Amino acid sequence: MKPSIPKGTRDFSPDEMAKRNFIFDTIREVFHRYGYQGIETPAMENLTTLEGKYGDEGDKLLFRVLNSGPVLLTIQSKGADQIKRADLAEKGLRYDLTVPFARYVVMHQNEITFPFKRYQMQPVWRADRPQKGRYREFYQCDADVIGSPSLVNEVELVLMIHEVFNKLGLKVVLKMNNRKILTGLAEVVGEQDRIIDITVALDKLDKIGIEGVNNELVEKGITADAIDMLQPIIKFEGNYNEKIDLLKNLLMSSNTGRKGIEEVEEIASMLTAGSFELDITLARGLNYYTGAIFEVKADGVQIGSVCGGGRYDDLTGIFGLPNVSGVGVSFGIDRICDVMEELKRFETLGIRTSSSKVLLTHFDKNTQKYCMGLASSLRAAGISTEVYPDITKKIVKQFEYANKKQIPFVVVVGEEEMQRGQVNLKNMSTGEQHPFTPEQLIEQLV
RNA sequence: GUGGCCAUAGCUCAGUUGGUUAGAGCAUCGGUUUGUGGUACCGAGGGUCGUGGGUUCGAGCCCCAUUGGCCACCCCA
Repeated sequence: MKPSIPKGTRDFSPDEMAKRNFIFDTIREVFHRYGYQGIETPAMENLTTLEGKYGDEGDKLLFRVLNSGPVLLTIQSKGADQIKRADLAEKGLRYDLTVPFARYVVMHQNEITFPFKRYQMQPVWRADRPQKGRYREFYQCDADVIGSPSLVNEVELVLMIHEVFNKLGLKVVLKMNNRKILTGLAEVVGEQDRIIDITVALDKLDKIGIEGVNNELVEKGITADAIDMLQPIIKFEGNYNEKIDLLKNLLMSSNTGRKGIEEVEEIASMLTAGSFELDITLARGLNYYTGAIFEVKADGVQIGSVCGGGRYDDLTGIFGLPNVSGVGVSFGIDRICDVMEELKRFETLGIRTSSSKVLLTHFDKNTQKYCMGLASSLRAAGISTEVYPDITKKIVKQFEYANKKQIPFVVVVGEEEMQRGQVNLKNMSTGEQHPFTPEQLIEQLV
C-alpha cells in the first residue's frame, strides 16, 4: 500500500522543526517574561465540555472520537430509533485551548492562585476543509489571565503581541475592538437580538465592501432603518480620535456601548500611539467574547489572522464557577510559519537545522571503539558528537554523510593516529586539516 | 456544506492536431584504482501516466464516474 496521512495533517522535517521551534521558543520566552506559567491538557475532552461552546458552525467542525468497544453491536441491539449520540461518541479532540483551559480552571480552582496567568502551546483539531493557511491539525499558543477584570491585562497582552512579532521580524497590524461597542450598536439601531448577524456582516467589510455588507444585512433581514443608522460606521474614514467621537455620539443612549468606549480609551491611555488600530468592523466569530477583542494580521501576506483573542466574562460559568473574568490571546504558529516562509524571514534570521558539530570517522572495529571513547569525552565537554555507526573501509561515505548533514568538523581516526595519540581534525568549510591530541581537540571544538 | 482548478519517476515539471520503445532537471545508487566531502565526467535503477469505465484501428492526450490534492466561499489560527 502507498503511505498517506489524513487530510489537512502534515509531517514536519528536521528543517521545518528548526523553524517551528524558533517560533515556539520566541513566544514561550515572552510568555515567561510576563509571568505566564505553562500547562497542558489532554488531546481529548468529553464532548459535553466541547459542545455548544463554539456556535453551530464550531460544533460541526468538532472531531468526534468513536467510542471504543463493539459500538456497532451495541447500536444494532438497540435499534435505530433508540440510538443516542453518546452511544457513538462521548469524546472529542480539542477545538481550541480556551475552553479546555476554562474546564481546567474550574476543576483545579482550589489549587490555583488568582489571578491565574497560564500559557499553553498544543495542537488543536478542526474538521474543516483545508486550504491555504488552514489545517485540520494545527498548533495554538495561548496566553490567558483569568480572575482579573483589570484592563492592565489587555495592555500587557498587546505589549506581548508586539514583542513576539518584533522578535520574529514580522510587520503586523493589531486591530482592536470591543464587543460592548458592537452590542451598543445593535441596541442603538434596535436590533439587539441580531448582534451576531450584524457583526458577521460588518466583519466582511474588507472583503466585500460597503455594498456587499449592506446586501448581506438586507439578506439577514435587518430593517432598512437599522441599516441606515449603521452607515456612518461602515463608511467612516478618519483617525482614532474622530472615531471615538463618532462612537460616543452614536452610542450615547447605550450604557453598554458607552462602557465599551471607556474600555478602549483606558487601554489606549496605557499604550503608546500605534499600538493598535481601533476597527469597529472587527467582530471575531467566537461568541464567548464580552469585552476587548483583537486580531493580528501579517503585513504583505494574505493568510487570515495570525493571532487573535479577547476578554470573556463568564467562560467558566457553564462549568459551575460564575463571575470569573478572563482575557487571552492565541498565536497561530502554523500561519506565522507560513508567513515567515513566504517573506523569507528564516533566511534573514539565519535559522538552520541544528546538526552535530563533529563526526568521528574510522576504518574498523578497533578504531571505531577508540572513537566511542573519544566521543564520550567530547560529549562530556558539551560538544554534540556523532560516531559513524557502520564499519566501512570507504571513508568517502563517512565524509559524504558529514557533508549532507552539514556537520562542520570531521575527525579521522586510523590505526596510525591511534598509536600516535593524535587525530586529524578537518574543517569541512575550509578544507583545512591538522592533528590534535584528544585534549587539544576539545579545546578546538568547544 | 457550496463552487473552481489540477492529477505523468522520490521531487519539480515537459509531453506538440489522439499514432509506434513516455522524456528532462534535481534526488538516489554505482564508477573515475587502494585512508578525505561539497564543484567535474561516465553509468544505472525507478513510471501499469491517481483509479474504474467508455469512444477509437490506436488514449498520457477526448468523454463519464470515482478518489486524492490545491484554491475560493463559509468560518477561522
